[in-house]
Amino acid sequence: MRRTKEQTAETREALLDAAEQVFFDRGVARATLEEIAREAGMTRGALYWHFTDKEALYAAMLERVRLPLLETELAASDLSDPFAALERFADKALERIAHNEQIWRIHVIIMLRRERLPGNPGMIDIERQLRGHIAAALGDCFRRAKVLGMLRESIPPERAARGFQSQLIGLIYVGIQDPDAFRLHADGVEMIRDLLAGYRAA
Amino acid sequence: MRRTKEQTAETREALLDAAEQVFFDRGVARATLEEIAREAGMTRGALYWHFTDKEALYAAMLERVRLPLLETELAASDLSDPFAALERFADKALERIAHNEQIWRIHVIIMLRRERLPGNPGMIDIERQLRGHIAAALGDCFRRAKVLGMLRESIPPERAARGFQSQLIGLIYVGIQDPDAFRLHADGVEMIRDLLAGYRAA
DNA sequence: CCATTTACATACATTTATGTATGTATACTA
DNA sequence: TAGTATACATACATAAATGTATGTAAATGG
Repeated sequence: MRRTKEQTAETREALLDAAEQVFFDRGVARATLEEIAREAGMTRGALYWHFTDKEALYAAMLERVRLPLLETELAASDLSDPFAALERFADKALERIAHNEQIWRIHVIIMLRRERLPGNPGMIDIERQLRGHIAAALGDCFRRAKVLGMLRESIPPERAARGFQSQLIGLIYVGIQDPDAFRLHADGVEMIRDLLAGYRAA
Repeated sequence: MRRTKEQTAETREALLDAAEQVFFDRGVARATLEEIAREAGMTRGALYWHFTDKEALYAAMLERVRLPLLETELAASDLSDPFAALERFADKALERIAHNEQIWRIHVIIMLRRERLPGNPGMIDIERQLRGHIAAALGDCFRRAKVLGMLRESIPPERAARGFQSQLIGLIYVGIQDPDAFRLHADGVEMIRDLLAGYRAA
């Protein structure tokens, strides 16, 4: 039963959707390829055709959302008001995670449903890569703020960047782990604002 | 080869030590009871004697450090300067994680080597329990600060508590994931200070 | 000092996921 | 339009971990 190219692509997407669902429900380690295939209405044969093994499937699943995630970037162009840019960045990131079902699930999988092991060679550590990328952009932003005299004198821009990023990651971590603790988007933005207010030069 | 009661206790500790090591090295999911037993110089027979299964072993491993972790509490007695108390709290917590090998490993296991699944019944969610406990204490502390007029008017104490805790957790998360990014203890305390400085009333 | 547990080791049965090999209908291509 | 590669399904072989059942030497209690 050979399918058309279009149908093949649909099958692949269905498998990735299924993987997302099963990884979310059962965790990556406990998820079996049989479950994922059935969830997609396929057999393991289809899975092994499209992906070499579970790791490859996982990587492909992340790859599918890597670009959308990267969209949430600091508008490098807007350098006139770094603090406003930072606030918008945090706002967009939190809003995406809180209100986009897929992005939410992916973050849950990454943070809570997956064991991260040191140095899994061959497999791109997408999360760390992304984090480093953002860290660099944040550093630029705070250095710019310093140049503009907007950053409090006692705080080196690198530390501000790390602090900002840690706060954001902590918010996401707690918000994902304890969704009832606070409203990730609405309250999260306020906390970021509190932090930035403290970073601002008087 | 029956052992004396003392030797039995030593065996149990050795098994927990081994579990800690193997969970840390290989992750909880990939760790096999055979590996753990061998690491302790025992066989699976000993493991199944002391613990019913891997979950129970994991729970016992955490239970062993639960009290030491709880020691790091807010000195409820010292209410004269809440901000100083908060700073000391963060300092002690970060210092412990950064410099106590066992505490560090346990945190790595909890945060990076373990899949947390929703509602695993029967198993105490020690992490969440601990977090809630601390959250309450932090809330008290910031409310006290507000009473004393030390908290910036625009920030509700509950939000300050959440923000503080999220920042701390984010620091630990990033510090554990990226040990080379910054010095968890030394730099972390500075970032907490930056945050608290912003929370302080002018 | 003897009977009974205890604290394991050993052996075995079962399950379960994985990877691969093979079969096959059909879309594509020359 | 005939041949070939594709996109799977099916069947099988293997491995690995788990749980349990059984064996046993020695510590403990009376």
